Amino acid sequence: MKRASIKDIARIAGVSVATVSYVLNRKEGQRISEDTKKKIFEIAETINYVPNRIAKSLQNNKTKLLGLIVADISNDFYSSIARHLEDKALKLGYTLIIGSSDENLEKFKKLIELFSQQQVDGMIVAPVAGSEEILQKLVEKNYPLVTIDRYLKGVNIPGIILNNREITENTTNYLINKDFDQIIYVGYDTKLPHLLDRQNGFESTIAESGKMVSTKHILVGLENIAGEIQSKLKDVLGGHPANTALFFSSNKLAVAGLSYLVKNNIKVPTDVSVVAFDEIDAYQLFPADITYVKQPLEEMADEAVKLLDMQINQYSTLAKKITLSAELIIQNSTK
Amino acid sequence: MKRASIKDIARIAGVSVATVSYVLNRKEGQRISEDTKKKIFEIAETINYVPNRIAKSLQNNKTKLLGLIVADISNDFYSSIARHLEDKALKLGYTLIIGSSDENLEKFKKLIELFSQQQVDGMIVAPVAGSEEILQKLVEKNYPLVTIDRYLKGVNIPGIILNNREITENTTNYLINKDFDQIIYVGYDTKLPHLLDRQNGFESTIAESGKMVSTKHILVGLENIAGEIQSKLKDVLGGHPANTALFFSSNKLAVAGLSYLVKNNIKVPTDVSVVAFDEIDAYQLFPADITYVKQPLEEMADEAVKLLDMQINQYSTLAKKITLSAELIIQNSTK
DNA sequence: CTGAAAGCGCTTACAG
DNA sequence: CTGAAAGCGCTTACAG
Repeated sequence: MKRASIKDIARIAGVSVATVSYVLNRKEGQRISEDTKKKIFEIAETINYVPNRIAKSLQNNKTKLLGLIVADISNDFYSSIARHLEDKALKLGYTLIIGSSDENLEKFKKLIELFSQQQVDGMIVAPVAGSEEILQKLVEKNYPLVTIDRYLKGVNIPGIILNNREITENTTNYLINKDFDQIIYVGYDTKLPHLLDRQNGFESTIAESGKMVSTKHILVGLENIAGEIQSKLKDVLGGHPANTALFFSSNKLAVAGLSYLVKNNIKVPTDVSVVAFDEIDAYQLFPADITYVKQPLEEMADEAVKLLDMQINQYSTLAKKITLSAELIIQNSTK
Repeated sequence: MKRASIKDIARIAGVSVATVSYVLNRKEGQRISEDTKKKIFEIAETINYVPNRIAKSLQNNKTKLLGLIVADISNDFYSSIARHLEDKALKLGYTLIIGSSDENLEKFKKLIELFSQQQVDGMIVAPVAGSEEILQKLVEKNYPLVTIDRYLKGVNIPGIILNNREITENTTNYLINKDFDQIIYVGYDTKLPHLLDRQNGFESTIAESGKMVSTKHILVGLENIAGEIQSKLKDVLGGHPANTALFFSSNKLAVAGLSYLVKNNIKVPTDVSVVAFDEIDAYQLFPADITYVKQPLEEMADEAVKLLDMQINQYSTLAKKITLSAELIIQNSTK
């Protein structure tokens, strides 16, 4: 498995390694005879030469590697955005190296450390709770970094942010206007600001509406989403209360909740109305067409890679934040 | 963003870089005074030293990077296996670099080239149609390589293979024993051997059974899975033929087909029976509990990484193939 | 038009 | 117990 090197080409061609390097990199500065060029390209071809990017990286301090840390790559939302990131990155010549944090600060730190050792040119991360300090340190060292999906309080890190609060307000207003007697917000028991924005958007909109609507919260941990949601929905929907709407604030929550509904033969929107976050394949298998909040995944990926690339190439050194807008796709899952 | 190097530590500590290197790598061969050791560790800590793996890689020709090429990382099946691969790889100190081929040979080749330049220690690939030659070449160069999900004919490449034929036979027999009047196999119009194994397993089992059962095939391309399946299911199920079973040979096909059923109010298993491939979240949102073929994802990932690691460390140089067994999980989607 | 040489940040036999 | 030096595969200013 000994790979051909520039040295081998030089030896066979009877020229110096410098010359080979110039030819292979198509540098225009130094003009090299067409004969030599042709010979070098031919030899490279026949001995199957593949440049060693590691050596180049050591030289110019660029690996063309981008680190991506998400909570879990097997989560639909993250694998979808990873796919878009992959495409956008590739266009700029980067490849993606991935890691899943499982919302665990230690794992998150380990991945940062690992990627840092691998000399990635920059990182795109969905930061976990408590990662303020470690990320702040990176930013202070001018390490190219962009957050996605989430953001952190008290630190200034470049990132792509969804208008969580606004879209939740819009969605809540949409529900309020339908005069439900009861609206139930299904969320996480969490400290992550972007999720609290969703929750606050819901609460403040209800409060400000002045409408007489009863609200409840179902907040679950990460351990046993399906189990918790099912038992809590059972409590809440047990007496088949008329005119209730459920607001699922993430796709995972929606899958757990909708699964409960369908398996217990609770009809949407006849028995209960539903809105959910994110666009996932699974919704297609549900009897009703779910009204959902659509995040602009492709745009998020595009902006994230651009923002990172700008930092890497120092077009900009600002800790810029870009806010993108989600869209409420109205279908037939509410009365 | 200038990172601290071993040289900086050496300068501050007043020792040579060699000494620093020995200490940081905890080499036992050369005994170094506890004082020096302590000093070096302290300095490394305070100046926030992170070893440059690139430099190390150039030296020992190992990057601890593994390339993963799948058809599409946003596909549930691949993102799930990617997650398991990530975990298994991490345990052996590897990180994963990912790419999606979109079943496109040119993209596949480009990814192989890219990963090769990045000097990955090995690759785990779901090979696309027509990639025999390029993979064979890699194997001949003793490039550590493992195929997953699929395999190729006429070449000898180490890989993890599912017992596609056998599990399809079992599943078909399960359906045959239920005395359906009609069984419809929903598959791809493809040349990929593992998918043809599924199809052949279905056909030969029907033929050998001697039962009077009418069979049909719905074979779709990759362009417009949902559209094709829906229009073909409409043809086939239009007259509400009694006693029909559908066999979806992949999760994507199942999602498209089940979506059609649920949206058109065709009841499972009352109106039509269903079995499907793979275990995905989406099935939870379908009114019936789908009977499905469960692939041993974790085991597949485990074996793939092990097999690759063995090649990388030359414990073995054989083009080994490992066949794993899927399991038919019987639920209530068939009569 | 082409080559000798230094250097990127490490490791490691060898010498002392 | 510690250091000088060569080398991994490239790039690039400099010299000729």
